[in-house]
Amino acid sequence: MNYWLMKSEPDVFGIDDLCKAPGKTEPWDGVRNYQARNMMRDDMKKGDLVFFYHSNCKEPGIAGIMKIAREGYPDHTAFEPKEKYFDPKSDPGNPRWYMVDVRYVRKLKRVITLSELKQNPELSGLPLVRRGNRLSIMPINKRHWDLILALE
DNA sequence: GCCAACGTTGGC
DNA sequence: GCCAACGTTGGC
Repeated sequence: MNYWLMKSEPDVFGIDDLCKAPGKTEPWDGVRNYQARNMMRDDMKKGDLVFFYHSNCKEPGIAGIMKIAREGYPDHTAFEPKEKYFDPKSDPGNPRWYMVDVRYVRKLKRVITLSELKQNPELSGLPLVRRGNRLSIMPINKRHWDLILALE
């Protein structure tokens, strides 16, 4: 079992949107970064738990928990010229981009804010709080996962 | 809205 | 392969 964190802008797609989705499950599409792609394609396993992080909003932080419902498969939105994340260089015969399906587990009782996470010295190794980090998907080790949940 | 950090692109 | 220009991310 692995643990992860995935970022999304709540104005675009937040934890409440996932909860309202049919089957409370949605494809995590539109990721166009190779490191993040590799994790979705190769490393995420069905049942892995994921923090849902709200970014680029008034109060950035961890808002809920979801789990991997389907392992990596080609992100077909890359093939559709009308799609926002269309990539003409992704060939259906050899897809460049991958996505996973995520399923809602629960909201946290409150949002655990980025500033809280930054203030906690035990979390200083967390990629999320490191300066200049821009990865939208990152692994979380079990120790950090438990520490963060204990803040709830 | 600003800007630092970082990834990507493309000329050479 | 180098590197400047440009685009994006995302906190503040």
